Amino acid sequence: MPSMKDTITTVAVDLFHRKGYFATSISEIARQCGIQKASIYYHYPSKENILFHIQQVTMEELTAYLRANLDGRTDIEECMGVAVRSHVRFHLDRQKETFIANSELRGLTPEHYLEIVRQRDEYEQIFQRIIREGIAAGVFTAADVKILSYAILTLCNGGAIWFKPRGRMPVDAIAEIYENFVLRGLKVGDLAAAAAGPDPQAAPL
Amino acid sequence: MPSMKDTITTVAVDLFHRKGYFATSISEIARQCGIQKASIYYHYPSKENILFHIQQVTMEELTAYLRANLDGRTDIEECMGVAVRSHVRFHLDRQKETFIANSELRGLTPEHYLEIVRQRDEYEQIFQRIIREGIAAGVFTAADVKILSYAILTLCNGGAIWFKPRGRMPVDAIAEIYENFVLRGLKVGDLAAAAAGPDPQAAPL
DNA sequence: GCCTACCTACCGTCCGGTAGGTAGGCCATT
DNA sequence: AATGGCCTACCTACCGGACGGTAGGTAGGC
Repeated sequence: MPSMKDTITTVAVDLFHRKGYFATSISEIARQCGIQKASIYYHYPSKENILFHIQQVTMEELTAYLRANLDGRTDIEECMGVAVRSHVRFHLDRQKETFIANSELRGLTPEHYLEIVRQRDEYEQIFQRIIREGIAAGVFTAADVKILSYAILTLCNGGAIWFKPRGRMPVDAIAEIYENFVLRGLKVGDLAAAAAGPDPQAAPL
Repeated sequence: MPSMKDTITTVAVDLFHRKGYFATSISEIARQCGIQKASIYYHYPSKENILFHIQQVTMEELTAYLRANLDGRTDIEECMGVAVRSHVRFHLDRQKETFIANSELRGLTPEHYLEIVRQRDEYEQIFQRIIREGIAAGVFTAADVKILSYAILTLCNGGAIWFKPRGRMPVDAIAEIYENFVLRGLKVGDLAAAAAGPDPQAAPL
């Protein structure tokens, strides 16, 4: 049986995801937990702290999951494939939490905001390292590393927006589509020359 | 000189973008316009209506911009390239509005919500048509059309989140990166077979 | 006897929205 | 040219209600 604090967190995740942080009231969270509003403050010091707690735990677990999946691998392409699949799978499995962690940053205090941004940077840097190594090894097409990393991550986050757990697509099928799309987009090959149309070689700018 | 209604709209766009719809109050909009709160209601019937107006105008102009750019073109690859560039450019030029149109749907009344979703569907269908034709013509790799369109659009929306108008990258450079990435991700080629690394076909695990 | 996990009752603040008033420009009639 | 009336674009003052949060109390288990 889950503790009341866990129940509060679960209910808050659901409401923040469905209605947004600012549109969700403490009273409503309490009501869905079957307790009074004041009792929330026994478990959490403030509304903002519930939000922060959700985001922090989510970011920690997201990063840990990626690290565990990458552990021991060295092949660059394999790393990127694993990273994309790991990212997509986590975002589909933990749809509500990741959505909150991506879109409700504005509800945080300045200090907590900085902390979450720091954790996110750390996570992004794992992807950037893989891209950088891939370009250095001549496996990936040269382009701005940060922009590529943002592109890949936003792309995969997208899944969490429209994905319906009971829909026609299983999680792994989606992860595979994204993996293929990303790897094809990154890898060097003579496709680029034909793709750019009028101007022959897309300069790395 | 802009009318007061235009000023209100501009201020609202800025605040909704910076703080979010629910975290923005009518009083604050009024203050930044240099008028009293009640005067807002001379120009708009409700707070929600300001949000709806912003979203509707944005979606209309976004679609019109895409249609104008595609006008007369028939080559499929070219169409997709143009569509991506058009989408990215609009999202970077009208960063605040598109961000609001993408993330503040929950502030709308049910009727207005349906209306915006309808407009968005219409826009997405333009991309889906290009993808479908590309697959039929054997130019693009076969995959789920809806998922591909969502992937492309989310990917390009991403730019509007981190893009800074005064940053080091000009709009067209970003648009080109995205265009190349998308086209390389879509096009057929023998890369896919080689991409999976050790095991020939990435098992869905 | 004390700590945990709740409760009831209440606080001040701010919210979206409304009622009703008014200054000043425009316009038709005399 | 002067008058009267109406419309535009604001204003002040206020409403009920919901908000996040607090004070203080209490039942029951260790």
